[in-house]
Amino acid sequence: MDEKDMKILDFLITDGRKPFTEIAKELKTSESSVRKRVKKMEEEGVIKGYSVMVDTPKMGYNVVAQTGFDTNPEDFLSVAQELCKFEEVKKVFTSTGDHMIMTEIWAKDGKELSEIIFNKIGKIKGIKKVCPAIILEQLK
Amino acid sequence: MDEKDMKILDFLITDGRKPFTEIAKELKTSESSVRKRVKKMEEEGVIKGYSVMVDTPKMGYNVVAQTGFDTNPEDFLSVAQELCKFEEVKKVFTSTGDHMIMTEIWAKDGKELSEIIFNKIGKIKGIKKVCPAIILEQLK
DNA sequence: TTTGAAAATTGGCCTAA
DNA sequence: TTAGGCCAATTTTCAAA
Repeated sequence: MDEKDMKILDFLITDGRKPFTEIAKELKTSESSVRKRVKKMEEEGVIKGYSVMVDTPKMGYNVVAQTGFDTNPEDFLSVAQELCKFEEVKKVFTSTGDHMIMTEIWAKDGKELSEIIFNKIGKIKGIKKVCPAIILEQLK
Repeated sequence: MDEKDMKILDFLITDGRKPFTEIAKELKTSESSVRKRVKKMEEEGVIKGYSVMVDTPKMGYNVVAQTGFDTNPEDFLSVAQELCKFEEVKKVFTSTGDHMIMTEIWAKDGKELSEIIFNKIGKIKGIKKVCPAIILEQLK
């Protein structure tokens, strides 16, 4: 991870499909240099993968909720692992702050979010409190 | 946005660099069909862009904090817009829940996070409270 | 949807630091 | 040993019919 690697990552963060040839041109280096650095970062795990950024409302997911979970200390890890298994739960973090477990849940509407939280996730043993915060707008 | 578009998005969410030819093969359709659908989704804004998923600690960012901000109602929008201008602030949302503004801030260590919050962001007019929650581990 | 040309990727092999 | 350069084969992209 040197300055050049960082610059390559900057380009890929902005446009993950940008061809290596173009990155090379902008960095005034060769395509093979860029390619070999990217491959190395992939192998080292600096680059975990590539993805597409979607507009959730346009995909039909009108309700995206950052949802915190409180648990008993002894259930903490199992709850986090169970949460990962739900398709609707797109991200799972452990975190300091108000809630030890933070998630991001996608739902078509409020009704569906409510069903996911109460009927599906709610069945996980050990959850003491659920705190959903609906994202209104992503500015950045 | 039909079933086929959704399947294409599923593939691209998992691997944003997956060639259209491969997606076409798995969906048993033609490459041009896939490409035209993707282009349409890009134009419609369903696809907002592509990105690389990085391992922040391996990049040298050892402290990633989901940070909430409280403001006076009249300063809410200007604070959110100012936050967007900081390079260290990678994401900005408006949200229901405990804090109207939620951000994600990347820092090399706790010292840097503290500097960002107090010396840089702290200067924004209208912020009443800052609530950083450091991400410990991303499970999904 | 098919087709063909242009561009990008991939792998191997080489040199230099 | 490691990063980068070069070349050739393959694959992917892209626009026109």
